[in-house]
Amino acid sequence: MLDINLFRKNIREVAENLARRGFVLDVATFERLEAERKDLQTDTQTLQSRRNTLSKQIGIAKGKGENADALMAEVGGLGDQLAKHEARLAALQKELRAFLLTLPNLTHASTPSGKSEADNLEVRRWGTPRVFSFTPREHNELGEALGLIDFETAAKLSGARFSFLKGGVARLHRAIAQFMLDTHTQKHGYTECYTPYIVNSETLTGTSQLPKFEADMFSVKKGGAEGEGETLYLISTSEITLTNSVADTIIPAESLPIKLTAQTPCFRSEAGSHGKDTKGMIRQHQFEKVEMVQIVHPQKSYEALEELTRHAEAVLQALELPYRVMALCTGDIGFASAKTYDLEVWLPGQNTYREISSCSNCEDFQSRRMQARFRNAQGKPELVHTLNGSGLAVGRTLVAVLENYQREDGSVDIPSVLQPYMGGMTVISSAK
RNA sequence: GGAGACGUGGCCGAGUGGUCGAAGGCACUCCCCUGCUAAGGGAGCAUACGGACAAAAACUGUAUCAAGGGUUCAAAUCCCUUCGUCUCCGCCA
Repeated sequence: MLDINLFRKNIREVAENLARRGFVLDVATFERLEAERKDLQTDTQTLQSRRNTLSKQIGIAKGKGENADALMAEVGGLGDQLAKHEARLAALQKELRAFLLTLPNLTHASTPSGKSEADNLEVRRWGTPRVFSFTPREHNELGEALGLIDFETAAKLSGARFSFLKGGVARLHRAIAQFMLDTHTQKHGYTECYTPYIVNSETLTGTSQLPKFEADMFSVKKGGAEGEGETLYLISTSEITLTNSVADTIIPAESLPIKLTAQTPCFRSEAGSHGKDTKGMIRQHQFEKVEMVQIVHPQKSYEALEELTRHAEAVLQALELPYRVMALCTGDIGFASAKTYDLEVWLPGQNTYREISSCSNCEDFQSRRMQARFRNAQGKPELVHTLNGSGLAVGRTLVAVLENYQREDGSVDIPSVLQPYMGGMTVISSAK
């Protein structure tokens, strides 16, 4: 959520920044709501003040045993008017908040301007794509030929966009996740977390999946599908639970930065992406991800973004998977982010780079929604900055390993750093 | 699932209808005192949103005692609902 004071002081600048995203700010609506709010709030508070004063006088009078009828008559007359004002003010403030909640974050000056994915800026590249002596196959072909990725069974159980892994591939999937967690906890200083997979709507509002992106979420009802209970949601990333862990708290300054990581499933309804990546494991309703979250001092967040991105890169480097780093442009960047780097891994089967991690600095956009603060040098509570990044998407990493490490006979070499997690196995073949 | 207790500021904790935004303590900040180091004295110290101001501070108003609703001229205090915590019982991995 954006700071409402920016709107009061500099709405022009806010509108210009949002326009970089292609977002048209409804200035007229804001100004109408704000003007009405201002008058109404002043009037309401004047009435409240009058009532409070009179009520106090009644108390004093009664304490002395004096007659307070005249005072009570006057304050009684305020009641209706006050109730009306208060109700209207509450409605208005709700409307203003709802308006603010639908606005995306301002983008940082260093985020390149652009309209779409095509305008993203390549920042750097690492590794050289392997030269194959045969035509490399896509992971789904490989997995099915090995008999270790079973999309049919997954479809029978659940429908499209799910996968059922077996044997060496299932184990490789687990090994990848474990390797990532160990890397981040042992080398990068993150605290490993195990978090809920089902959360309430307030939590989702904190990280801004709600109210705007409800269609992307899977929801469940407490008390069963027909239950009367509140609607809860399956997390679409552990950014949600990790970041919201500091919601409504004042963090001691010396505890910053807080660095958290977790491996969780991610559930995405993928509404609006029909026909996109329908083959294979690239776009699934359920996938595992190891997430990194940092809660930092506002002056350190851009430093932290570079660090966090390097942490994600370190995993790709250890796995010896070629990749490139893209600075997302204003037209492609996420709703909550001021600046984002995407890591794109080389997929020889598809002969292209594909997103495998997204590292974002959300500045105070989420912390304002969550009321996550720290005590600054002046002793005053101040909003922290929040960052998150995939470190990495486990399913897509599995895809990348399968495609990059495939042999002509369809078996797959296991990257050396993963072998200890595979009980010393060095290759996955159909025999296993 | 059943029975009961509880939810107050950064923390502990008092407060059952009126001068309570809330005693007291701890922590923290500033000042004073003091050679004996978890010593003493004084002052300050919640948050959010408004108002006014060029702006900040000071000032001032409103709201906030888990959340929401109700009763009342007036609610931390009374009533209802929800959430959470604790204890006991039941069930369960």
